[in-house]
Amino acid sequence: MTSTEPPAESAPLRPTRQRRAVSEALAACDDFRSAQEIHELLGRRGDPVGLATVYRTLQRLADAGEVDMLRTEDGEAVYRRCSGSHHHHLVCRSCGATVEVEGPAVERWTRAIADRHGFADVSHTLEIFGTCPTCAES
Amino acid sequence: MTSTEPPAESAPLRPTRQRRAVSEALAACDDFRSAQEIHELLGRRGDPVGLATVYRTLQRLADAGEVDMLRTEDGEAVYRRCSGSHHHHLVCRSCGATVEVEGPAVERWTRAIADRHGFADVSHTLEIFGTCPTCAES
DNA sequence: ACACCTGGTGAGAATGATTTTCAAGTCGGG
DNA sequence: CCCGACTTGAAAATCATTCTCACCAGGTGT
Ligand SMILES: [Mn+2]
Ligand SMILES: [Mn+2]
Ligand SMILES: [Zn+2]
Ligand SMILES: [Zn+2]
Repeated sequence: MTSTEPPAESAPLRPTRQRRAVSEALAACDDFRSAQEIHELLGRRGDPVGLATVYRTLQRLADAGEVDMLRTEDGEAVYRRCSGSHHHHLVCRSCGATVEVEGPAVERWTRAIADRHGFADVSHTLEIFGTCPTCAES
Repeated sequence: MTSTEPPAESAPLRPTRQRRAVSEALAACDDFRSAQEIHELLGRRGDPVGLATVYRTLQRLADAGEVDMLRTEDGEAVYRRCSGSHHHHLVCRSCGATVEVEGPAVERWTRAIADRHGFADVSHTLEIFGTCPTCAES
């Protein structure tokens, strides 16, 4: 090859039973779920998908921006189908209930801070954890 | 025991060579380091400390608020000696260079959001990742 | 200095999440 | 159909972090 490279052709992505299954499982729940949970859930409902495939699919969906991924306080990655626009989450530490929140001011602030220090290719993580009103009444 | 409990006596914490070593190693570098890195570093300079001990010590320091802990984008926990007041970080994804940043407005905002949704016992994580000016000039 | 109790250590095994392997299965265009 | 490119998934491999547990050391009372 000399220079015949199509600008990073993003493979069309085939529609398979597995990918559909993961997407649907995700669409079905409202809060963050780990790859393991999705895998087990699918298995239980007789639509088994290999664990490796669940991980692969979840990651692609995340890269494609179709789902949000965040790490719980103990480092486990969890995914959730979310609205398209950029936002963050208020998550209940005990039941996982999630509220999407937006903060234009915060976005501006992080960008400003990064600029001020000459950092490029910036990204940020911002999550709020707490105990939801339901779980509060012990 | 009936009610003779001194409000959770926090054990005095013994000053051992190991604990000192970890603290010093941490004091010596300016950016975030993982437990593994600290462990290897100490080993290389002939002041070996068991990996398990490094993990234990780092966690205690973090609990005691003496060091900050955050998770890199791929989920690894890294520690750094920091100033006492609450703040966040602007971290270089490639070299680890760190800048401490404060944002009173952000703190207020997260508290307000949590209140609005009735969440209690709230905490938050906020980190900014990017490529520092030095690493930028590839 | 001495015995003793308790916290601290660390080598190695155990966990657990995520990744890699790679042989076998599936898709879709020609 | 037919082939090559994309997918799968069971099992093995990675890797960070935790646990076990026999052994060691700091602090305390004598
Ligand atoms: Mn944001
Ligand atoms: Mn803060
Ligand atoms: Zn809850
Ligand atoms: Zn850098």
